[in-house]
Amino acid sequence: MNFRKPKGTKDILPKDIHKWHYVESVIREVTALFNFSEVRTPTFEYTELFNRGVGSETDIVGKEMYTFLDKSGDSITLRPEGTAPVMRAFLENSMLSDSPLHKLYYFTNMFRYERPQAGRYREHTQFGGEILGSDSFYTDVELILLAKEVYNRCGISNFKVKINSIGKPDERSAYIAKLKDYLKDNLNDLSEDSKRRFETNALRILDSKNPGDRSITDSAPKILDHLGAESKARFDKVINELTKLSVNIEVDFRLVRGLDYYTDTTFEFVSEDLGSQDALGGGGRYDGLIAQLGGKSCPGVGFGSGIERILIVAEKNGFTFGEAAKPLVYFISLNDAARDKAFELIAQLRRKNIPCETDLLNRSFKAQMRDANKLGVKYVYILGEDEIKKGIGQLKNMSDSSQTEVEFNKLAESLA
RNA sequence: GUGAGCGUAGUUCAGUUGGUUAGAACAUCAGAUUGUGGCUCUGAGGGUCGGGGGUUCGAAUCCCCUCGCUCACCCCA
Repeated sequence: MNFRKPKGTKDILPKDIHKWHYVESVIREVTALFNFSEVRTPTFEYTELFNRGVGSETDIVGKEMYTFLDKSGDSITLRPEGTAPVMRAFLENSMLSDSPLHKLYYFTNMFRYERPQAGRYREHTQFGGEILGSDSFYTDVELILLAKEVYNRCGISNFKVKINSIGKPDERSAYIAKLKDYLKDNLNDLSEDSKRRFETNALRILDSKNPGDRSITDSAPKILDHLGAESKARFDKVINELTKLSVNIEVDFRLVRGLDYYTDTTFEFVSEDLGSQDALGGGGRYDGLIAQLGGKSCPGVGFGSGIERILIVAEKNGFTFGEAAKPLVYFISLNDAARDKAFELIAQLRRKNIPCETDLLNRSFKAQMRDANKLGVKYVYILGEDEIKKGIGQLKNMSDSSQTEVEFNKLAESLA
């Protein structure tokens, strides 16, 4: 065993691929129901896009990006997240001049250099949605409903939506000042990580998992009490609407999220069936991002959701993802002439969309039967010396073992 | 980047206080008299015991180093 896959990557093998197909088809179905259009952007972008769009102080940009110089010396980065590339495409293609509102989704792989653990990979897959052009609170709600519908159709109902508002930038910086003022007195009792965060990003101290940090922040000032009237009213509308629609929400003052571009609403879908990385997906508003990337001011909201994590939770729930595709008929040939005829008949059936298989290893009758049984085909069509002579094959039903003679040219209709 | 746990056939695991050719189950393949699957029975193939070094007459077993995997921190999907 000389070659190994790179750390944090995975092979998706044939026995599991139907699960991926299933989830992907659910996503295509649900996004169509919500009238979202797919956008596909390059696997890599110029590094500067993420520095500017995601924020150079974030962990994603600061230490998790796959960045390299290409042969011309340009700095290239494998996309670590979905929103910045979509915004870039949105601006570069002047989409706003086609229409004042865009509802976009993506389904693609992401790359982050991290230590792998349960539900966390260096290459993972996300689907995400973005609504651009409207600051209506209904857009926040619509995205949450979109994700919820996808989860539900994948057999996942045991999750909750943590939700919070981090307000407008000026409200947030005023709040951070108050928070730091409160934490100043407890600075020595905070964890090392949080002491560092106190300088770099004090808001992040709120979502520390350290029990000591949490007991200190339990009684810290809450951002929801420091929002302006407009932000507060907006947040209340989102909460009311979600409650009215029976979404299982939980207001969580600790939910600040790690990306710099968020404003107002932030949310996260969490499941107890995941390990320590308990988020199925997350997102929020980013009303300032487009302007920050050089466009004219345009409101936006988006979320991303991990496909691998959907799969983990769905499987823990015993969800079956439908059935793996399998052939309807297995052709068994007992000599070379039969084999030749089988190939001809198979070609005809496949043209009529009937999935067929046959033995390609020149195996014995018994071995071919075993193979057919293992594949789980419904029928076996047996061709031997007599059958070739008469133009009639033996069609055997594998579930009840009944067997009837079917002429070569009647085979397609008896399988229909 | 930090910490902990674990590495024996394809898979899940046994392997006695260090002692001969390292085992089982499942999986794979092949047989069980004429051209018929599942169940059963029989047999076969498959292992640098993660790798390297050391201790010893002798190491899967003890020691050191190293690599890999897993989980957790960090962070996030």
